[in-house]
Amino acid sequence: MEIASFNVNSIRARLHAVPLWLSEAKPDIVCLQELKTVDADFPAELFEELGYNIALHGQKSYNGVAVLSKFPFEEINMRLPGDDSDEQARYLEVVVTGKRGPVRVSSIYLPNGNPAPGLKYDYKLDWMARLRKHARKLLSYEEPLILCGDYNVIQSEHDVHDAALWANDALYLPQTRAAFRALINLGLTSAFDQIDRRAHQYTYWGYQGGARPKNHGIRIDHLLCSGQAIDHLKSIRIDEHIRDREKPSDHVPIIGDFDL
DNA sequence: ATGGTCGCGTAGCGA
Repeated sequence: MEIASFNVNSIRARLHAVPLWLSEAKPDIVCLQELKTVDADFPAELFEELGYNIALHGQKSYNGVAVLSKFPFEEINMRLPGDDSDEQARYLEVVVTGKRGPVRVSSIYLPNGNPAPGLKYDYKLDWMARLRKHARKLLSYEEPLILCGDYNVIQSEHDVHDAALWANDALYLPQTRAAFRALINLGLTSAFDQIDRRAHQYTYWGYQGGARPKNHGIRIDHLLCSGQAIDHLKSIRIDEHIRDREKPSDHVPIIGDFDL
């Protein structure tokens, strides 16, 4: 079972790029982030034609997450618990049945948090605390769990071209990285980090200043796995090449292959 | 260097 995470930066702006990549990579499950559209304007037929079931939590202009799956959904949860007043569509959790039984997969668009300090950074840290609490509950099920998404966290200096340029950014502040480690320390393993120990393997290059040709990227997209999932990880890759195509997202997909 | 990212939605914010 191949499971991918892809922040598309507007699904309507990616009507060519996303189906093209899907037709090549053929992942079984794809977690999408930053749809930037309401459900009614989501191009569902495009993905149904490629054989995917769709779980969708859209939002006007900002945010929006989805899961495309070749397996039928046994369960769909649209919200991250912990704040009923939170209107932002940043979390979508599904359960499918693999060959060994249930597999739980979440699509996560963690808040950016800039500028920091400020209300947006407070929201980011609060959201991370809520995610940690929810992940602790999901881990108690002792089943394959894969939390996919754009975490908007640069874990270390090895995940950025020049860490000094990010020193005061919400993606790299010590408090941000501590909150991410606290999530990992519940017992999650980053699929990429388990297999590929090379530094400077990026998943995002901004549109400005020739960041892609200069390889000034950051690695902020991850598949975080429970023990029951990581024990069945076969391989993982970043499809970096599609960043160089026509009208690309600023992120590229990360795809893990699990024997599940 | 006179410009220099995109996307949404049509000004200015978010990333």
